[in-house]
Amino acid sequence: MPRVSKEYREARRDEIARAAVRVLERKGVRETSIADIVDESGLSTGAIYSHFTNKAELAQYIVGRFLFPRIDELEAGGSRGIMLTPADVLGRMLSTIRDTGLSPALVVQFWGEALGDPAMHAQLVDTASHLLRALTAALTPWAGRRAGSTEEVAALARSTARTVASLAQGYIANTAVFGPRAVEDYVASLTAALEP
Amino acid sequence: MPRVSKEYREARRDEIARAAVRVLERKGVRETSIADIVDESGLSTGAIYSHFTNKAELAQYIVGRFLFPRIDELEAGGSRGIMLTPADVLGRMLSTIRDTGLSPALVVQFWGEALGDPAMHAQLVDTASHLLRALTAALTPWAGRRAGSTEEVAALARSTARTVASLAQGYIANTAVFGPRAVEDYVASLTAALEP
DNA sequence: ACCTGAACACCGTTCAAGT
DNA sequence: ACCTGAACACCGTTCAAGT
Repeated sequence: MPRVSKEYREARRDEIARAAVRVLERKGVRETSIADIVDESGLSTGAIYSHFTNKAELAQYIVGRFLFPRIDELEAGGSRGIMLTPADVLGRMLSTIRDTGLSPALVVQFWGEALGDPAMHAQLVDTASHLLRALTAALTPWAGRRAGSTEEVAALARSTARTVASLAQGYIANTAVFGPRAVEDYVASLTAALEP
Repeated sequence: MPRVSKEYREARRDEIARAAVRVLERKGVRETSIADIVDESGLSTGAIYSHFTNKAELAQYIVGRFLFPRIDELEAGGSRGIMLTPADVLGRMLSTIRDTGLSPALVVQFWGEALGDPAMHAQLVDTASHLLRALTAALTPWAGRRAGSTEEVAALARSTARTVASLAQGYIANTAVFGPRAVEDYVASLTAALEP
């Protein structure tokens, strides 16, 4: 039975997560120790471990907390039948990720951590599936104009969703390594590079 | 003055690197300790540290050793004036990376590690610039048919090279998270998604 | 229930001593 | 010069004790 309210507990977790992000952006995932987060948050080691079972769960919480509410906004467009091209959906997805406030470098570091840890990997696949469903929904009106039967529309929307996810991941990984690039430049260059 | 030949030293570094890759593919970057590499290689801690200053330099050596010789093959095509489309160059680049034998998951983990460590980050930018130059050279014949002046050709080749690099990074990050996908599927879906 | 901080196990790196 | 392996510093996690 919780002695404090759910809201207090959630606020505490957020407080720790926000302190963690501040240090993570400054020092990177590998160089950030629990001691750093202890210093930044003003709490103790035990306090952090009473809210998160380990560092991986904290990382997972950060990604989920910042990303999930925004994924749903993406999905909403498609379900209202508004026609968005894959380029539109890509643009929205990249704005969504930018709005989390997490730098591309930090996002790529989280991918790396998650891929090296079985428990985190499962959580990543979960988040990714959620995202893929949202993209598929957003692309369904567009797919409806390209394909005939309901099955074809669904298949086209699903495979295009994966491609849009790839493009977003490519943009993030690329800007993390090579530095910033305007989204419009990226999309324009993509179109020019792939026309026959 | 080296007591052993350069070849012996290089062979020793390769032996350590190959043992390291075996463990890394099995356990991931984060879960792999120097002790694991010691066990796998049959050498001692000190022996490894007499060939690499630290874990980051070992990781850097692995990427460089597996990737560099193959980047040059990529570049060679363009300098012979053979016309390759961006899709062709992307296909070749992805085969090149597949031929290194490193799994997409391990590549993404290396990006994450490099992005969190200043010394490794510098090395990553170096490798990436090398790669970008090779892609630019390979794309110059194609750019020659699209643009007029020499400057325009150079600018188009350079910006398209960055885009092709993004597409390759997107493919790698995407297959690392969601599982394998045929390169032809990816390219076909890209083209369909981006045509007006 | 939540929190404190000392204690523990483990890991990357160093270094005196050997060949 | 290359190698050995014990020693050291540091970090994630646990846990007995406090409120």
